[in-house]
Amino acid sequence: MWSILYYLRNDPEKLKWNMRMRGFSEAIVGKALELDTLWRKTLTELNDLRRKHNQISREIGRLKGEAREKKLAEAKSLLKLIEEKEKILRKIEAEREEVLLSIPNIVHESVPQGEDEEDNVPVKFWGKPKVWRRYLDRFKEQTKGFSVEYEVIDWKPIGHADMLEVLGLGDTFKAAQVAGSRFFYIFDDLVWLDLALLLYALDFLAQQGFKIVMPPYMLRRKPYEGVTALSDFEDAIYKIEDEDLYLIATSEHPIAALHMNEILEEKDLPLLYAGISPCFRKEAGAHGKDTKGIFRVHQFHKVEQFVFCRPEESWEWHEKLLENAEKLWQGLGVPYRVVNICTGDLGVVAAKKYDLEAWMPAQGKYREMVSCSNCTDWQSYRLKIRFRRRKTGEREYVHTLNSTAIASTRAITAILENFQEPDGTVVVPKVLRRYLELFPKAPKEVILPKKKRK
RNA sequence: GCCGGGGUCGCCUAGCCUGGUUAGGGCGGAGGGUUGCUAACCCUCUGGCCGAAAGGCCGCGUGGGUUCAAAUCCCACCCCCGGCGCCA
Repeated sequence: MWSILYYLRNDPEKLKWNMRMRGFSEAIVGKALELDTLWRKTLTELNDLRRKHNQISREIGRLKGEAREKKLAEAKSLLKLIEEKEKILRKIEAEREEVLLSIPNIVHESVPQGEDEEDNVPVKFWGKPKVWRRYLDRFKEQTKGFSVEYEVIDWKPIGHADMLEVLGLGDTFKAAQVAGSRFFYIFDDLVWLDLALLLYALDFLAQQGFKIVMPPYMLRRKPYEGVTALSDFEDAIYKIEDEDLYLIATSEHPIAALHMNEILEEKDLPLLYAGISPCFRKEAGAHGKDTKGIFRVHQFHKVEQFVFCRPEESWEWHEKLLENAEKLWQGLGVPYRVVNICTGDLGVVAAKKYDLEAWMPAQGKYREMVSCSNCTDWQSYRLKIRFRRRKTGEREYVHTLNSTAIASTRAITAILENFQEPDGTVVVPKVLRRYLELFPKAPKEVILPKKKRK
């Protein structure tokens, strides 16, 4: 049974607690309960009328003459009642569905309560960040409560946006003219770097037992509604004109939809997928934020982890996906922290979410690189993805989880800032070199600034 | 895009022409029986919803329509297969 409906009928207090935790009004729970009760009552009444009609209808097949005419009239009058009742039921059903689907996922007990990203709770730090002397205070503030080793530097690293200029390998101005702001051209070494990052992540995940997948880059509305909140639609998703098609914001979405309307076998779980795709995002709610460079853009590449598993295993998988992401970022050598996203910043789909945030020396801040969510049965209910219990034959909703492995442009910004030398040279992370070896023109050790190249 | 064939319970398949008892069968799965063990065999169960249960309702790609009654007839859409056209 879908967890939200289960709690609504068996423990509505839990749902009210959830609404309070998330800072929403709990009135909707009462409304849902009321509608569900009314729906069940009305359904019973309708079924009763239908039963009578079915009985008469069956008799008619056996009758002749006057008796038949009489029953025909009876059936017809019954039909009117049924139609009326159906109309009422449909209305209630639509309201009930709307209310039920608007209930956010039930947060895990370990999720901190809070209003916005300020209240996210760091749980782990890794690596030895390079901290510019004048950012020391900021750094201490962000690492409060943890003892994090760091290296003080006396020169100010150049921000990722300006690095595109220094290297001469990106043009966001021309892109803005031809496509709009938040688009970019990148060239040569940065293109190789983008590809190498993706291959690195895919290679790693394939070895971890993930099936690698290139999904459709567009989805119909129906599957899209199953994987995301309607409110996100307007802010994030591009629509194709005059077609029922939407550009994907992440491969999470087509992968979640891959098993739509299916009943999986318990023995086939978990299903592990590593998706690679471009991602298209409107970023409508982000006016003024990160307007320069390639940190927040309308289009980028991403390798994504996605898991369908049994409900009792999903919390283990949540930790495992985070661990995979951490290994990838440790491999790159980028210092990061992991934060436990608070209730106010969680979004309605996830029950719990970790972000992996890379230290950005030029900004003096940790910035999001990876987002790792357990969506429990919130997506699978909407997409009707179930599995059959081997022992009992019962059908239950699977749990779905997703986590970034590497998003190319963000990873590039982290590399440009963290592996920058005082002269503007960028050292290529060692783990990427094997993916660059293949190409004679690709960078191997370093990416040189424009003025140092011939 | 056009023409033809098709979509049935987890999978395969019958039913559709000619509307009307319970959508039948096989496979796979669960439980039980028989058995020295295994195999084989036999029996029961194996879509969703409402209901404490008895039971009832719904369900044959999706949505409409005709009819007292639709898997079955009609319309639209989606998808799959074959042919033609177009195409990186």
